[in-house]
Amino acid sequence: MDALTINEAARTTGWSARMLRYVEDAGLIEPSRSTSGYRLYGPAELQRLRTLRQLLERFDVGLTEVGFAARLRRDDALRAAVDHWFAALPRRPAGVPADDWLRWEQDKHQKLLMPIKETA
Amino acid sequence: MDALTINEAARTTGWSARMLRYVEDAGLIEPSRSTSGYRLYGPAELQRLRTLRQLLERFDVGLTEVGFAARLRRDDALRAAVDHWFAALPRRPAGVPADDWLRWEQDKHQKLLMPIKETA
DNA sequence: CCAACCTTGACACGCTTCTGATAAGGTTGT
DNA sequence: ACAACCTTATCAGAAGCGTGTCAAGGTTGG
Repeated sequence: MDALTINEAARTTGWSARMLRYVEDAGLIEPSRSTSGYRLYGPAELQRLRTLRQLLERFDVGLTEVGFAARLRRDDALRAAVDHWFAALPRRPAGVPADDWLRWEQDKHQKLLMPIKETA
Repeated sequence: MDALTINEAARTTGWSARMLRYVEDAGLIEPSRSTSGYRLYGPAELQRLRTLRQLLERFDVGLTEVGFAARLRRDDALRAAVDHWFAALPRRPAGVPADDWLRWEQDKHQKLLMPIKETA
């Protein structure tokens, strides 16, 4: 027995079958499929399901938030934009006069945000 | 005029005053306060508010999700746990026999998840 | 002192997330 | 062939997000 079907996986991970499909929709854990379309959960998937539960419970986060973290890893433009937004601390670098600060910051963000680069 | 009150800030950023308080609750932009408690938005905050709007719209993300990104930056334990969860790809490292894989992974996660370290 | 602002707290409403349940139909093993 | 499983799709309800609005009260500047 090397891979479990959805209800078996549900029993051994503490999720419900319904939620396993939902977790899959959220893009977090996508089990392989048998030729007839049955989901097949291997040891790695099972383990990830268990630790995902711990993660959600311990830190009180939702699937959407972990899904967002996943998106941050896949979408370079998004990650760059978010990184940049956080990097722009409310403190202007020495050498930039106050009057120019706003325009300077705006240009910087504009450059990053404008290109509508579709990240497949 | 170096800092704006909440309604002035709302007018120049496109947010509503209500939403500025909400954004603050989400832990994203915390303006300084006057001695009597009025919120004071300086140029940097105003700029961050504007770019935050662009970020949300361009990538269709919610405040909670950016709030989660903020939390990821502040809470070391959370970030480590999330990083670790994503790093555990469904592929076992060479040299670990299949039978030990589950336990190995479990221990690894357990170590990371167990310590209830309060991150102020 | 009075208008015009600010504060926090709360109610409300529409939309999404999370979760279970149920239905209609395909697969599997004995 | 039949029970027991799987699939997708849908309804439904509790909880949370995003937003406006209102209430009761403090601050500010003529």
